[in-house]
Amino acid sequence: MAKPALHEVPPPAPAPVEGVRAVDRALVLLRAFRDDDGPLPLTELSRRAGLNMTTALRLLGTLEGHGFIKRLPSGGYMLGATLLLLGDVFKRSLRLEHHVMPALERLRAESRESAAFFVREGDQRRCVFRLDSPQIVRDIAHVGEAQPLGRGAHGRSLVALETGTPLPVVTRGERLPQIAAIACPVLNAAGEVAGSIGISVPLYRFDAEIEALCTPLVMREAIAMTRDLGGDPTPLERLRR
Amino acid sequence: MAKPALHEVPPPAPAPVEGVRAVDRALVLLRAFRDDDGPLPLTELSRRAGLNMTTALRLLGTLEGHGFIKRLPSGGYMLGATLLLLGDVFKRSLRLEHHVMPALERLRAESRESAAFFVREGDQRRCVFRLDSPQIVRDIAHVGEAQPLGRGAHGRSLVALETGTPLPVVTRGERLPQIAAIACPVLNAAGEVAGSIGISVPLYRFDAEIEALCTPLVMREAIAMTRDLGGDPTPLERLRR
DNA sequence: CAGTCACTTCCGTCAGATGGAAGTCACTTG
DNA sequence: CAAGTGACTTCCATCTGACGGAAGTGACTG
Repeated sequence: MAKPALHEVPPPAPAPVEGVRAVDRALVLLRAFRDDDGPLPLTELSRRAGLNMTTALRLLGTLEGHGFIKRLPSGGYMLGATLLLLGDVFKRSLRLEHHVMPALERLRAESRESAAFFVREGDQRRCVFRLDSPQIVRDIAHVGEAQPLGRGAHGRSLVALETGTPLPVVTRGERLPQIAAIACPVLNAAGEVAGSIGISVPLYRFDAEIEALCTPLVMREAIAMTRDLGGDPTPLERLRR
Repeated sequence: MAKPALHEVPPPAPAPVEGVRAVDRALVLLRAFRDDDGPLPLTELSRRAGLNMTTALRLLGTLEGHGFIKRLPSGGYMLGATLLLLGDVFKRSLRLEHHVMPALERLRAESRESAAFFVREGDQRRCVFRLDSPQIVRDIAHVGEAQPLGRGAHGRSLVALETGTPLPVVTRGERLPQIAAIACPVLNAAGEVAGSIGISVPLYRFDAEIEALCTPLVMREAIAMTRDLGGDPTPLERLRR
């Protein structure tokens, strides 16, 4: 007899990870929370994590004890505030926030478009800081998301020094069909690529005028942040288009 | 022979929690990361968590597999990017961000002081959103931190409807000796207190002028956000000082 | 070159994680 | 209103897999 499959979300890949089983399962439970789904009932959570309800209940109890999970009086489970705290500790451990946020604020204020900062992570890149455009039509992206290297403006920008790509990198609908973006790497005191800063614009309003406005803004902030971090912006100047 | 006690941080309360042991210990390992200490070596981590090194190593391996821990090539462990992701999912699950951040931006821009938003959590309150003052001298506070109810401007503001405290709440050096703050609750569509919004100012520059400037700003944003959330601001107006 | 320290691997033992079964409670259906 | 359903919880006997001591590796120091 076929399974009913009443719920929309399919049993999302029980995680290919190995290790201490109980911990493994607890982490799968945490990662079962996606996007902005509200409180989840035990049944749904154990289904998503592929766990026996008894086991899920026990693990959730432990997670709750540390504030990783919040149990609502009305029933249902949500992520807990400890994650807010640790997410913030993580950000601060990058020791970039102090330089990045003011730069993103300037970019957004002067361009009226969304500004973001990515760091490289192995063969991926991850959005670590982001400010949304003040305009009503804007692209949607979330802090913490990982994306491929080499594709998209930030993806190219993070490897621009290796590939000799002219800076700033400008893409139109490359990774996402309806988005254009401008990005430039930022160097640290060791001359390494600390990250990539840039602006993204819905493609329909990315004309010559907005490009002419944003290109120097992105370069300016990349060079300024490189200096702030004690780095030498010469390699960026050298690749300037 | 007395232990050398080479490290500054004392074995920080091995956590009074109970539950599935392996999970319990893994979570203690995560919470062993404090503030902005950089990469921690295995020895230090197992010491802080009160774990056998073998056990800590095994648990860290599992945590790494899910991106909760990042192991640096140069040795040492850091928090991982999954925490960034889940911290953000947590924020979005409150379904407040969209209304809170623009309000905080207006408050900061018009007052040139730090703005923050707190939510109630049982008999505590927690800072969920915050924007730092653009000025050089400012108070330091971190998103995610929990503080007592009933003390401090936000602590009083969150219970103002129960206690009949005039709004906005203004405190000078109440919870922190060198900080003044102004706060007002925000109501949701159910008439419940959704949180508290406000401004904090170093006490030395909190004079009559800045108070006269900030008080109406805080009230204006609390009332506007209450309306945004579909709530009725009448109870706030009624308590207006 | 011996000594120390940080980290890792191995493996026998047994604490404790697991999940089936049964109980509770709130709703729905006939 | 009784029987049925489904979400959640408790209990407990079984046996898996987490644990940590011991030994190994490799880098650095005096």
